[in-house]
Amino acid sequence: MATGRNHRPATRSRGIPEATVARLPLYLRALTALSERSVPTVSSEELAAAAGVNSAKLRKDFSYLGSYGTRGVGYDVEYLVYQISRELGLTQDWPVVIVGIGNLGAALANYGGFASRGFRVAALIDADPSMTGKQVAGMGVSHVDDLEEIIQVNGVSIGVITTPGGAAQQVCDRLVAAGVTSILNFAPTVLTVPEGVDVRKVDLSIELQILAFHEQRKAADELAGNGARVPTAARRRAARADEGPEGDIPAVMPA
Amino acid sequence: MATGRNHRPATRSRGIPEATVARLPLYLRALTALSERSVPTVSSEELAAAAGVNSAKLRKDFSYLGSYGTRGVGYDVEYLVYQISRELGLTQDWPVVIVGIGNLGAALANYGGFASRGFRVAALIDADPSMTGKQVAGMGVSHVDDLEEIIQVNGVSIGVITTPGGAAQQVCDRLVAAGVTSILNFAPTVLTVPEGVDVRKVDLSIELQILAFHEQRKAADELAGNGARVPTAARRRAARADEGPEGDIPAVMPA
DNA sequence: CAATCTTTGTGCACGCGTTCACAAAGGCAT
DNA sequence: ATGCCTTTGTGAACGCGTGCACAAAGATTG
Repeated sequence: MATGRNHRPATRSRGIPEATVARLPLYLRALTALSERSVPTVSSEELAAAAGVNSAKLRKDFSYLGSYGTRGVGYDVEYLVYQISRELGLTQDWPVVIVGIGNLGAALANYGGFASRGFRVAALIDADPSMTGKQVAGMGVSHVDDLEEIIQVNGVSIGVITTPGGAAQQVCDRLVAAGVTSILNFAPTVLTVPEGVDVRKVDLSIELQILAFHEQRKAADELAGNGARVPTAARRRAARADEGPEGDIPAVMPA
Repeated sequence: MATGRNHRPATRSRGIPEATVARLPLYLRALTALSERSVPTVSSEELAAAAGVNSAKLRKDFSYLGSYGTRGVGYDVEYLVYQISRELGLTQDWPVVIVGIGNLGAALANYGGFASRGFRVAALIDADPSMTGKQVAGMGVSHVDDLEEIIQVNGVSIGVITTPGGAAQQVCDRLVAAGVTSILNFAPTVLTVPEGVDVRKVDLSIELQILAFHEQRKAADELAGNGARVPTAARRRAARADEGPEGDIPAVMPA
């Protein structure tokens, strides 16, 4: 390698698949752990195992960032940590606001992993006047009336919504109007946002329902005689669930 | 969709695509809202709008469940609520345990949406002896020593892990050994589980990093002169970020 | 310097998921 | 009953993501 950096950006920053972007934080976490153990280099096979993915996938993912590996050796851990951090935008500081300081909002405010990597809680905001000024995670709670000013003064572009579902869209609209262009939504609501604003949602109840679906399927399989796969609590449930997924009558029939 | 292991022959779940399963809870939520407003029928177009998806996708999703619509009219709301609930396994009760009663675990225990739909918190478990017996969300905290017994007595097949990252795999192993076959993981760790166990992960820091990536890209676009799309805080950030994504020197160079 | 060994980077094929577009089906008015 | 109008259900095309398998590249050894 003659020069360490002679790649043209034309093909690069535009072409990273979304699926790859979603895995970069995973790689970064594994690499950080290696870095803390002062491991100098790592092969795609090892790193893939640590991140829980296929090694070919990992190599292809890295290939979108550039050719940062050395054949016959592997990847330089420190260098890769830096490259991925830079690609993810973690070399700069991202102030975020959390709106809705209930149980969940307070828990997130206290969450250490928040500040660890480029993210900084700029403000906690709540609509309840009795919350205003209270200390949560060593920080005063602001009233939602000041939302716009807080966003603008701090240059916040990422907002976290932990309000009840009913208030989420309203809060979202205000955040967006004030200049926020990325939203992490914990409220059980489908948010509507203008073009150019990114929303990611975290929904406990959806996750549980997906698990329940698979759990039910497993239980049905057990009942069907495909027993002895894993000694499970599901088997107990299966025995208890008399109505199979196909065996009962709808409570309500269509007209 | 996240198992810790490479091989994933699963996903042939009785013919319903995984992507569809993941959307069913969304439809169910929208339908429940309609049901509460006593709306008798709904078209795929309306429901799709409420759920934030494409109407053709919604119709195809429903087609995997059967032909529950009426051409020229739409879908019977109550009937569909029942069918989806049944498909997701929500007509039965799912006891869950939450392991790790810190800020997040306590917040989840208090979360109303938990019990709302088929899920019931059977126990709160923590490793800290000083937590044992304390009341959280109107429920006593159990010690982790009793984990296996709690799982078995209550027939728990779904576990929620809200421990620190370091303890997650250990807790996971014990849950699985005791019979749990579905795990919702909030700890920032890649869990390794045996075949037949489902893991879904919720990772705040990963979500934020993905948002940061897109945010950085937007800021770069703004700098490049594609201004005037949305009046954003990102523009302020873009102006402030002197080093563009291509313009600085790595802190660490490879050997 | 040449041979060997390790590991990357990627061409290729395959399968899943999404979307379009439309025929079939049912309701409704006349 | 007949024709019109609405909406479903789905065939087909397309694009994305994944994983295999291998050639190229560099390190290493004698």
